[in-house]
Amino acid sequence: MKNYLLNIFMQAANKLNYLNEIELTFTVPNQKSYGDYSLNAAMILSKKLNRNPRDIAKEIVDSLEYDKSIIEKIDIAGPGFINFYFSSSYNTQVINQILTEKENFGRSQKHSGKRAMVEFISANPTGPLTVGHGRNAVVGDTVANMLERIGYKVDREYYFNNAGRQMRVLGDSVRLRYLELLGYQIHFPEDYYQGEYIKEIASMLKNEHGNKLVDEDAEGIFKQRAEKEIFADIIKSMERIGIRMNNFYNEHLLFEEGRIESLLNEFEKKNLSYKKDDAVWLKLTELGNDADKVIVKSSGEPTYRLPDIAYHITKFERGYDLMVDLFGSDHNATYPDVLAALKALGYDSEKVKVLIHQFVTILQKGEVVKMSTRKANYITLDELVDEVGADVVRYFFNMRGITSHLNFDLELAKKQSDENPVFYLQYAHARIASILRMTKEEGLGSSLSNLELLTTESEQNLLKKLYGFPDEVLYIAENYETHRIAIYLEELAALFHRFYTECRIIGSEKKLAEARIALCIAVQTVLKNGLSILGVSAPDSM
RNA sequence: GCGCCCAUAGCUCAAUCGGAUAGAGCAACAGCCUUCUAAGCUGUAGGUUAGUGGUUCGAUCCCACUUGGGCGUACCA
Repeated sequence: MKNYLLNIFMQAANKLNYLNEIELTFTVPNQKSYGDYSLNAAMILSKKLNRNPRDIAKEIVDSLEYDKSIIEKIDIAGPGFINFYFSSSYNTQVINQILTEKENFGRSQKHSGKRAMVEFISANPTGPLTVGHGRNAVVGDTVANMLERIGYKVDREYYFNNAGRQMRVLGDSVRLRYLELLGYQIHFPEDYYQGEYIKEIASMLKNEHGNKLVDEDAEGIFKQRAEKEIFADIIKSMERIGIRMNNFYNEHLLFEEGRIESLLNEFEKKNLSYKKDDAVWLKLTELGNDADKVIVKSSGEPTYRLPDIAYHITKFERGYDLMVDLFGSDHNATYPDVLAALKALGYDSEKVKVLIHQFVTILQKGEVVKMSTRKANYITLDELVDEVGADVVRYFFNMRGITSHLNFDLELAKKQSDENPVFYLQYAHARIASILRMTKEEGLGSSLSNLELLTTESEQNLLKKLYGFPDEVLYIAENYETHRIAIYLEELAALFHRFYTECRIIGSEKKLAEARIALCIAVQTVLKNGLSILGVSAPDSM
C-alpha cells in the first residue's frame, strides 16, 4: 500500500517540484474515518511556501494519477491532511503475498550484505544470571533477531573478563568454603561471594580432590573451577530462554595479543594521552568529553576503559558494518569515553550503536529487592523461568520500551500468569490452528479465488493490519524499538479475536468460508513470524 | 554540584520526525457460550499527560525552569 503511494507521488513530483524537498511520511491515522493512510506534507510545506495548507493539499491531490480500483478515494481534511482510502478488493491482495512468502513475509533485504554484531549480557562469571540480566539478555537477542529480518548477517557476542579483583575474590570465596568443608575454622569476609553456588563448587572440589587442595591459592584451581561451573550455568540459563551466542570474547585475549600495549603506544604517538601522578590519562576533554580519565593506574594495571576500547577496535577489524552494544543504565557514563577514543583513532564511531536499558526493579511482597551478586541477594533468571516459563519471560522483557524503568512484581507475575498478554497472542495462534483442523474435517480448504468476498469491517481491519507488518518490522528494527513488535501483535490478535467472534467459517457459504480460511492462515503466519522475532513459541493448541 | 534516563487512567505501560477526539492490558461494574477453544467478545467508568512558562497553524513529544524518582559522576567493571 505504502509502496503504491510512494510510486504515485514520485510521478506527481515531476509536476510539483516542492514534493522533492520534503520527506513524505505516510502514517496510519488513529481513527478509521481518516482513511488507511494519511499525509501531513501540505502542513509542513505551508511554512516553506508561505501558502494555505489546504490549497497546497488540493494542488497535490489534483496532480496525483492513480488507479481507482486501488485507491477508492482521497480526502482533504482538517488543517490540510490528505487521507487515502484503499479499495477493499485491493486490501485482500495481501493474503496472496503472505501465503506465497510464508515465513519470509516481513523480511526485508534492505540491509542484505551487511554484517552486524550485537554484544549483550556480557556479565562476568561471578554468579548465576539474575532477573536483572534477563532484560539485557532478552532485548539483546531480540534486537539480533530483528536485524536478521532486515537483511543483516548477525553475530551474537558475549564479552567477559576472568581477571581482576572480583574474580580473585570469587576464587578465594571458593577456597574458603572448601577449607570450611574440610573442617577448618575460617573467617568468611562480608564482601566475599555469599551465594550457595560457591559452596556447591567447593563441595565438587572436595569430592574430586579430597584434601589435596588445601595449599592451593585462590587464583589457581579454585578460580578456574568456579569460572567453568558458573559459565556452564550461565549458558544453560541462556539456552532455556532460547539464546545462543556465536562467540564468547575473553578480555584476556586483548592482553595476550598485545592489543593493550599497542593501543597505549598509539595513544601516546597521537598525543592523546599523558602521564600524571604515575598514571596514564586519556585526553578526553580535548575530544569533547567532560573530563580526562585514567587508562593505566599508577599500579601499572589498565582500567576497564582501555580494554573496552581495544575490544571495540577488534570489532571494526572483524569488519562489522554495525556494532550494537546493549548496556544497563549503570554503564551510561562509560560508553562516551569509548566512542570518543574510537573516533579520535579514526574509526567511524557512527557504526557503533549503544543501547542503554533502564533497570528492572524487582518487587517482592511489595518491597524493592536490591540485587547484588556478591551479597547473594538476587532472584535468578532460572527461578523466574521455573515459575512462569520461558515464553512469559521473553514476552515480559520485550513488552516495554528500554528507556522505561520496569517494575517486576514477582507475586503479580506468578498470580497473573494466566492473564499475561503473551497468552492472548498465543491463544489467537492456537485458535486458528484449531479452526484449520475443524474446517479440514468439514472438507473445507483455503482458496484465493474469492477473496473479494472479505468485505466486513472486521475482515478489512485485519487485512490492513497485515499489510502493515513488513513496514513495521523495518521501522522497529532500524530504530531498535523491540517492544513495538509486541504492541503490533497484540493489536493484530485483538482484530483476529473480534473477527472470530463476528465471522463464522463453518456454516458460511463455501466460497466465503474458503476465503476466510485463507485469511486465517495469513493471520496465523504473521503471528508466528512476529512471535519468532520475540523468541516466543506459537503453539497449535493451548 | 554535574551528566544520562524517567514522570501519561487506581496499577503496569503505549502513543510511528511535532498531527486530528491521548490508547491497551490488569483491577472495577454490566452483558454475551445447545454452533470453528469464553486464555475470547461487547459495553460502562476511569486523564488538567508531575507543575509553570516558552516556541507555532498545532506540543505527551521540542526549549527553559521547578518538583519527585532511577543510574552514574573512581587510579571498581
